Amino acid sequence: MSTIPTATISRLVTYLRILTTLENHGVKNTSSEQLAEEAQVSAFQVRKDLAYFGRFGTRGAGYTVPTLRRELRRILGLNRPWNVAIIGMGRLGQAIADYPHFEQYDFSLKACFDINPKVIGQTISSNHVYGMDALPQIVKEKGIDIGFLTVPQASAQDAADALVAAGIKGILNFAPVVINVPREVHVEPVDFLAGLKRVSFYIINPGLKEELA
Amino acid sequence: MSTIPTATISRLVTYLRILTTLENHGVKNTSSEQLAEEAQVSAFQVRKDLAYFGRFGTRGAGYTVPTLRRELRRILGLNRPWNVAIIGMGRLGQAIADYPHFEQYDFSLKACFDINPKVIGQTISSNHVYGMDALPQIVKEKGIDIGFLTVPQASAQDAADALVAAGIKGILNFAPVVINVPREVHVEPVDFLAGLKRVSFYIINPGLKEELA
DNA sequence: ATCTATTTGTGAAATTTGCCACAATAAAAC
DNA sequence: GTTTTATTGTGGCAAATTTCACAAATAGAT
Repeated sequence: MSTIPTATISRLVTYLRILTTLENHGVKNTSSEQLAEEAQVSAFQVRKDLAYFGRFGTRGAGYTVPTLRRELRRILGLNRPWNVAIIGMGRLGQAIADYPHFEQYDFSLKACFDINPKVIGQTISSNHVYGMDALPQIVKEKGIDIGFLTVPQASAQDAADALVAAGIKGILNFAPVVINVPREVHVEPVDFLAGLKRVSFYIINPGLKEELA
Repeated sequence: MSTIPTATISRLVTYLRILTTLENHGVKNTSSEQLAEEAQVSAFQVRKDLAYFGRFGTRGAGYTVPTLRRELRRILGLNRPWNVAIIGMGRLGQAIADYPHFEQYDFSLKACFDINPKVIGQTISSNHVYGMDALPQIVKEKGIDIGFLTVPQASAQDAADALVAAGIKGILNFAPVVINVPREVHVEPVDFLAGLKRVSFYIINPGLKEELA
């Protein structure tokens, strides 16, 4: 269990989603083959990814959907509630605050923050907007674990510093910039402009996607 | 130049953003060292990434900011206009239609589509909303290259099939599901829920991030 | 014109990641 | 109870990716 590829973690998230869909459709059993097809990876890959964490199947019979789903939720830390806050209540921050599916995933939006005096004190989607100076206290009081960084590029590093100082453990970074944080804080970039530029590259370089089906 | 790692393409996008910021600040010259620091990778990595595409620096002196920026824009295909469409005018699709920075990046929003008869025919952020049956014709007429897939998970595969049939070349997939498309169409996932779940994993497994500074 | 200080570009080594074959084992069939 | 069939779990191998060391080359100083 020395070192687990980050790609494995991404795939586990995909497997979990597939299992949830299967369970919602009343499917009881599955196989590495089926998971592989849905996730568009090889069945070897599925089994290897799972093997990093233990043995979850029965040889000859495959996997039990609810069991494997429960195990994956445990592995990913999704069997507990997470408290999140949004930093930056511009267009994007507001859209995320409106997002209706948080609770279903055991993520609970606990607070919103902004730097603009005109926005501070307002209520957005039934959430009070605090100033950045309130961050340390609110993070502590409400037990906030994860921050959504939705500020403009130019303010992203400052806001990240404030989150770190307030004791946050993870950041979902929507700003199109690489932010610098201590090693114990995990940052996941969510950058659709970067994705768009990668699409551009692969359209003009069609040959660079691996050959053969 | 046989095969280029996908991670290299992601990093090129990052280098380009850094160069743009430097140029906006009037900086004329830079080095692999400086780019590496900003992108949080090694200087070796920067030079190796660039070497896949040619030689852009001067030994002993580093890189000229505007030159390298222009080259990266060319490599990524960003020196030409791209026409995009949004498929699915729910909350997310509307938020993206409102996004003000497209033109600045030479991406031009040309059309919006939805399946809901109540939405079809409306105008959202000065864009007419078409029905999905109009997709093939509008894609052809307006020369749309890239589709933003912002439909619910359950409709994502059908919408992707329609985009492919209409002759689109790339898809930015915001739906939390792996979609299946022919090899010549490139898909980039943009899935913040998946990112959020990865954050969850890394918070409960702090040891799994590489040791030492 | 020569020397020195830099910094790039790149082949090779080291590491990481993915792929595959097959042994292990459980369920089902007979 | 034995055989057959199916499918997992895993050790070893191959491929891809990153790291590194250093030669090549340029600008600037003397």
